[in-house]
Amino acid sequence: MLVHMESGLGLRERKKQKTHETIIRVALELFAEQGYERTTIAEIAEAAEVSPRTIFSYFPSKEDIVFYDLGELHARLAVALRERPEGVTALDVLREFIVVSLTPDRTHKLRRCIVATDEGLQRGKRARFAPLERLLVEAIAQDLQARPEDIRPQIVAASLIAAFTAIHDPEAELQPYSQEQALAVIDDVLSFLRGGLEALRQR
Amino acid sequence: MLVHMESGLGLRERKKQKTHETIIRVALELFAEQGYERTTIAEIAEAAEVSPRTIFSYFPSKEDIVFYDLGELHARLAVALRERPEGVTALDVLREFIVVSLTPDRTHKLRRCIVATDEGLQRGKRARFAPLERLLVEAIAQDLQARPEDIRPQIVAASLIAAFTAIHDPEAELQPYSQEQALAVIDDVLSFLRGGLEALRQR
DNA sequence: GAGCAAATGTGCAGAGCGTGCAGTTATAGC
DNA sequence: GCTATAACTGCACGCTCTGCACATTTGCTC
Repeated sequence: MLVHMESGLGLRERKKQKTHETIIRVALELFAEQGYERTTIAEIAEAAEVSPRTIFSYFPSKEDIVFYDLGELHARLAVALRERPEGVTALDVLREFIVVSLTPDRTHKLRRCIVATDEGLQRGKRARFAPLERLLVEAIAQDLQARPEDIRPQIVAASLIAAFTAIHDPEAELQPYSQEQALAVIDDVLSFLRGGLEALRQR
Repeated sequence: MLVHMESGLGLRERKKQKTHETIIRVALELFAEQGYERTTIAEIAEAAEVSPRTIFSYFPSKEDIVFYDLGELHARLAVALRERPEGVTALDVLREFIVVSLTPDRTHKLRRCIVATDEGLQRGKRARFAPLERLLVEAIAQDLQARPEDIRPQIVAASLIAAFTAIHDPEAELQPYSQEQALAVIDDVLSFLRGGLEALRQR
């Protein structure tokens, strides 16, 4: 048959993508409607018209349905950090990343509501930021030419993640930060970090 | 019968405490021997000479056996922060707390090894620090007289937790920080934070 | 000490997540 | 069409965790 669709993908691939999206869509809807815990894999499977077993061939776990795109985010950040030109710091890269990530998105809003109502998911989210933080630590360590026992990369990365989290995850969810506010926050944090680093340099 | 033991506790209480300790002890030993995931509740129950069902009346979940003392830590930190005298900052309190927590302890070492070998437990640990971080955020917000939208408490707390974690959880586990090194790290972080806060103040 | 109330331990049944495996169905390429 | 391969499915199972009813133990009073 060879590839003859405008999409450049065969039927098999397209079906797969569609199923993937369907599972995410119906799952998020169900989670939002009746709560994450109270929604079973069986229900999602039925709504998505696949077998329960199939869900687990698309997602390693129920939580992974909710955080379906974090893997990709991680990959993109890794690339952006790895390929940043000479002179561009990890902080610069992250700032740009945050700006881009502020684009509002219906699915992401839905997810935010879901996560906000479930303790376990909040844990999960936190845990899933750890790899991102590790990327940052590494990149910042390069920027600072830090030795392994140097604590600076870790506290800088932690501050950045905290700011990122605060922007995306204000306690009182429903009124997220505006783009402007978020940028102001980011720049505050960057000033803070520069001030802190400067203070350490002068010791 | 009234209380007539030197311990000030009746038989029932003492038995309970003993069972509690036994479960923790045998569980940690089994986890260390054969891995967390590969150890079942049934095995722990057998080794502790109780029924599997009883384990869950002592601990809400398998993970809670590993982190059996974090609840108490949280409570102690909450009290220390709440009752700190005028003029003593949250940072001071935490510094003292970290110093105390550096006391080496066989059980804690064992746990560190267990957690180091299990992905899920590392997530769990991270998640369980969130409440502590929240306590800190609140206390620091007081110290700084921060308004709700002020980001500073969150980044300061995140830095502190990062430092605390780094001290207790160096990537290459087995050679933990010495007391001196740890204190040096803490004081670096405190300098860093003061420098960062100063930088923000001057804007 | 006998006896009663409350706390504690236990067994059982079951829900739910997640996995391994084998069999069926659908697709791709010829 | 035909075959190799990928995807889907059903089934059995192990494990964590819960609810519930029942048995056992303990604390206390008389």
